[in-house]
Amino acid sequence: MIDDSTRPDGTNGRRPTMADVARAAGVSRALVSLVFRNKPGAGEETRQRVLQAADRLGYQPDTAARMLASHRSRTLGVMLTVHQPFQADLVEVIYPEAERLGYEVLLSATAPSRDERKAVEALLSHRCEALILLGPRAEADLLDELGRRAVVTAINAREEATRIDNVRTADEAGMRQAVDHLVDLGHRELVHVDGGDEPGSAGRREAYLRAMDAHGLGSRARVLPGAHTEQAGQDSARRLLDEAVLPTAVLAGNDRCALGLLRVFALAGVDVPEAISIVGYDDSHVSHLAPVALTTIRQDAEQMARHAVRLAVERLEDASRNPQEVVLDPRLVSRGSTAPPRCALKTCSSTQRAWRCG
Amino acid sequence: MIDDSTRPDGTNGRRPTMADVARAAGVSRALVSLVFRNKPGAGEETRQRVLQAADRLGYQPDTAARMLASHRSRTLGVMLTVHQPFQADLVEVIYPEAERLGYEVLLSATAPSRDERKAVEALLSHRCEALILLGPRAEADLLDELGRRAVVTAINAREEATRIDNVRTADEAGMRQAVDHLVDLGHRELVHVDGGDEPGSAGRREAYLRAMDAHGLGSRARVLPGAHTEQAGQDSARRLLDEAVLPTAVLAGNDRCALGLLRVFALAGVDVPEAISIVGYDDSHVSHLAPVALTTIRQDAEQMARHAVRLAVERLEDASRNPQEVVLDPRLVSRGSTAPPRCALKTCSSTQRAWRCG
DNA sequence: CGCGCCGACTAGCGCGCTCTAGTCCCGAAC
DNA sequence: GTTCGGGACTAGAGCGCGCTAGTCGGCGCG
Repeated sequence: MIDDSTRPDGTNGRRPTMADVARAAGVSRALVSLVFRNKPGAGEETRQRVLQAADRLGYQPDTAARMLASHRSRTLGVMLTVHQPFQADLVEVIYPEAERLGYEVLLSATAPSRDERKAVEALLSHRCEALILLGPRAEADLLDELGRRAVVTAINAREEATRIDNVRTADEAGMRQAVDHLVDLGHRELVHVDGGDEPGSAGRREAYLRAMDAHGLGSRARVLPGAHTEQAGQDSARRLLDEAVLPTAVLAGNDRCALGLLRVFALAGVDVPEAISIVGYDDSHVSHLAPVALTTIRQDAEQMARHAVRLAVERLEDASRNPQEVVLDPRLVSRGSTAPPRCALKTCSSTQRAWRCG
Repeated sequence: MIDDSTRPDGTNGRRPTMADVARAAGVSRALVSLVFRNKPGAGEETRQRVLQAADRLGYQPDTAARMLASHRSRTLGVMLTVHQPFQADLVEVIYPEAERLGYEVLLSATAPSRDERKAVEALLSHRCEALILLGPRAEADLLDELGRRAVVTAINAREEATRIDNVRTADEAGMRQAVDHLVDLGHRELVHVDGGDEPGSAGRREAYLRAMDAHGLGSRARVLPGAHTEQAGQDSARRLLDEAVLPTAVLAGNDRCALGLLRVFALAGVDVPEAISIVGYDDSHVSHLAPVALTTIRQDAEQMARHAVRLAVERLEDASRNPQEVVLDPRLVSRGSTAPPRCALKTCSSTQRAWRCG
């Protein structure tokens, strides 16, 4: 493909191979292999000669051939959704962590035209030894089946399978903290915009209901169907605005959803947090972007990613280890989008006001 | 790694190979190969038998071995930055487009701990035939050198190299449209927060200066050093707020930067667009998130991604084709963040007001 | 001196596939 | 009947490596 037809080293435009390096350094292929794998058995002087020759030729080991011959790829496959900022946070930690343990990372994204199955098959056909799935939506039995074919770790899976490792945040605790925080501030009308069938949202939804119950607010609990997107947040906010009475606080399914809520309320002139409090979930990068800094439940991306890589590698290197679960504690990060409730004057009739502010 | 030691098909826990399928179907390996490559030369009945056997065994061709033997990987390597939403938009188009042309896609992300060289080497060692670089920051000579080793296409490169294909938006035209739009609205004090050394920002900066000149506003042109992040936008906004007089409009280096500006102005009670107009760049997904819908310069992600894949594949399949450049026209999308200038009452002294509103 | 040992190095097989150069058989053409 | 052609299928080399089982030479030791 490139026109280097006359090279002094005999690699006629070909990508140089170990044999070329061996010839140039005056040693055998096996020696070159040793040197490149950093294995003992090569003299220091020879080692240097090999490395220099390789450098001169621009030699680079061929991953495909290496995988084929070694029966190991030392590669972790990561399935992600390109548009989820929280997952981007995770990826940024997975790379160095994998490298530290001597593993490569291959990314495979899901997209509207590319479902999870496709993304996963791509990783497997590239001989990834372990898969790390970020927020997989697949059902438990599918995950289990996958778990039979490879070492699999899921971060925040929608459903928890038993044959794979799971890393997740204790959503019950997180939601509980959020509800406690708002109730402590004096809120009573707390609506939850859930994440539909997205990973984690079922747990958060139930935790919300339980937390409301625990505060004796079970009958006032209300869940609006949503999703983990800005659009869902905007839609929910519009629905709320269409109603006669606004709740005093909204718990969003994730930060992106919270941002959508925030935006529509801002446009409608509903002040956050004066008129309505909003809590997000994730503490992803976007949570700093809101016009009002977002109060949110922080999931520790760094810890989650670290654990996921560790679990995968451990299971790779000790086949007898069973899948396990790591549950991390979330933490409420109180920023500017929550405050004690006040009457939403414009939208409250006086009787309602009496009732609500009573 | 999995305990299927007693399988009836003889693949003792091993991943099944072509030989296993061949044995099960009672044909030769070569035949199985033909069938899986959809090549003529196999009878319809045999073909079905092979496919069934493969299905039964759970056979899946091994990409590594395939690459090794075929000398072709039919794989495009994409280098990206996980945190840039515009790049996520691109990736979502690259996948289906590559698939349509019969190519696979491998993603490799840059991150704080992982520079462009590392990301690219990973792709090359996986035998990617062509690289598509999203917003590479590498300098021209590095890109050219890379262009000698593989077929390379860059989208919005910081510097344009001649040995690689380039796809970019006509930043001159885009910036010109933005400046024209604001000047038409009546603005005279337009500040540009640039993208520092990030891809595309040099062009946008120069285009801004030229456009200001063209309107006879050259002496009022002012560039604030920035970056393509929300943080940079926030910092610049604070700098502007510290000064006695606010400009009437700010052109941000990209949407994320614009979001940062928007946020700080909102917090400071500076109304957008009443007190100050803001224009973004990219029209990425985030541009819909601002409390005020963002006026921005739309880069057509879909077209850019399509062109990039097309160029790469064309050059792969016709080695004589020289690198070329595709420049797409951007389009101003006027939303809510721009309006005719009014006096920023709180921040204008009356004399300044007279001067600025005159 | 002979033996064993160890470090440095090599020969060559095999990983799972592709691909070239075949073989074999059946039917049509002469 | 023979030849030819072509469709269906196979044998076997080789892709670039890793790895096992060696060889070779030097050195310490009895």
